Amino acid sequence: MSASQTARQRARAELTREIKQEARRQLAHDGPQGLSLRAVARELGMASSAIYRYFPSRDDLLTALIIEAYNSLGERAEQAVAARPRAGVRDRWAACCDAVRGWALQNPHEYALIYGSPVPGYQAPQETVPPASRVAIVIGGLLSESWAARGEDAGDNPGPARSPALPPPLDQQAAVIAAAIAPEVPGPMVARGLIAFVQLFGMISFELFGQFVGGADPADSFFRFTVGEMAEFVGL
Amino acid sequence: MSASQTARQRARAELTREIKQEARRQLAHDGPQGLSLRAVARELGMASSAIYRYFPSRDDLLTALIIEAYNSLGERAEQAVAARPRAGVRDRWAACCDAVRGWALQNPHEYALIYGSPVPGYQAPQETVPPASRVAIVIGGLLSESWAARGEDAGDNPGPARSPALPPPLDQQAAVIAAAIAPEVPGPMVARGLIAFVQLFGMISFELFGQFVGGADPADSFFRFTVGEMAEFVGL
DNA sequence: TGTACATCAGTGAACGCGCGTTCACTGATGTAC
DNA sequence: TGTACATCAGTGAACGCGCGTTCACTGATGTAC
Repeated sequence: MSASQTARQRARAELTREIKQEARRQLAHDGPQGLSLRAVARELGMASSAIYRYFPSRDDLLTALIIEAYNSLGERAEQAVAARPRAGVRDRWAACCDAVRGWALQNPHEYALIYGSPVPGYQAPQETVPPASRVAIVIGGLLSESWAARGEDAGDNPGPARSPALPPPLDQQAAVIAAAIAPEVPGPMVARGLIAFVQLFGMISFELFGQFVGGADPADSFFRFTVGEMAEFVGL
Repeated sequence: MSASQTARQRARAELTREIKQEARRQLAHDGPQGLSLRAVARELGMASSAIYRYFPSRDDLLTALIIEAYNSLGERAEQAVAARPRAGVRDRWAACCDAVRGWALQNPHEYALIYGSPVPGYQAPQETVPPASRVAIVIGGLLSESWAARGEDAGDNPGPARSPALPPPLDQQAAVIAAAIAPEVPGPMVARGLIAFVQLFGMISFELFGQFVGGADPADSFFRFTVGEMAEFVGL
């Protein structure tokens, strides 16, 4: 039964994949706004109306691409950290940053889709939230681990101790973030972790969107340097 | 003669302004990709072909908008700093950051136009470079001033001294940047200044593009905190 | 100050193209007995 | 194992809309004498 079901279902799964793949190709040429169901259908050799058997509208296809992009990126970050269980927190932080940047350089248009300008008229549904959180969760885990291991090398890492207590409402926001992804970690360290997080994506956006041209381009060296500086800044 | 010339010329200048203004309005609804000469003409009550007397193509109109956006932002940053000649460097750094963010919040679509995803198929011409550099020049000036005044409060600002020498090719890139906008300032401080610069725009992009939602949103408090942390980090 | 000519703004029709979505339909695949 | 029926993938035409750009043109504004 499950095998015979699969005859049709497998064809459906396959075509769904092909549609998304072709859509990703179009993203690269025309951006999210240029994503066209008709063009996808044309490229796949089917009637434009047939796409509607797979995605009820253009926006649903866009949502599927966004979720896939977040998951693909999140998975890369998770694997980069998980692959180095014996490495220190700083090394895993660096590996995570490299993984995120590597993914972005390999998939610049999907990066732009999720971290670039919002698509006019498109509202991301709630289902995108969990995939979108995966990288933050990875980094939160590193913060937690680093905090839990404090004292062992406290001399090297005065880190967050330099920061005064957070002003409201940032203190509350940091507490909420900590509760979600880095329990036990004190507010100032969470806030600095958020700064490092913003720095990571800020750098990648600058690099991909061409703001470094004539300055820190190629950006490899600056990226590596900054990742190290941020590790120290956060107190990892 | 110059007054009679102006009769026609003034009309031309006026309409040019109106076209750009209407184009900016459209940017807000449909993004750069949705910018349509026909729609601009329609809204202005003129034939679509008439626009071509003012802008030879859609991309030229886009270029004009980009240059205006960079100039508008750059001017705001310059004024924020110039308006506080007696303030300390840190206060002027903060004023500059506030000005940039304030402009971005007031002009989110123009911000996205210059710091968001690149417009597919559009290549920014060289004329956009000088306007695009204005904020960096302001910040470079603050670095220079701070460095020149070193020693006076050196106790508070170990700053860049903590950083080791820069690895190549970052050392060279930093030297080029320093030569352009912050002469005399040593490489590590330039690199940290660049980090702060990236942080500033990274934060604003996160805020405007919705990445803070559910975390540090509203972002005022986090922004203020980060601007202070960055001042210390750079050693201002 | 007045006239003849050149410049330029703006028109409206046309070219050739694109899009998302709906709908009635054909024909193949899957299911229940 | 075979038949009757339901499900579903895919078609092709249509609706109503949009776009950038070109071109021959009219008529007003500006200039040189």
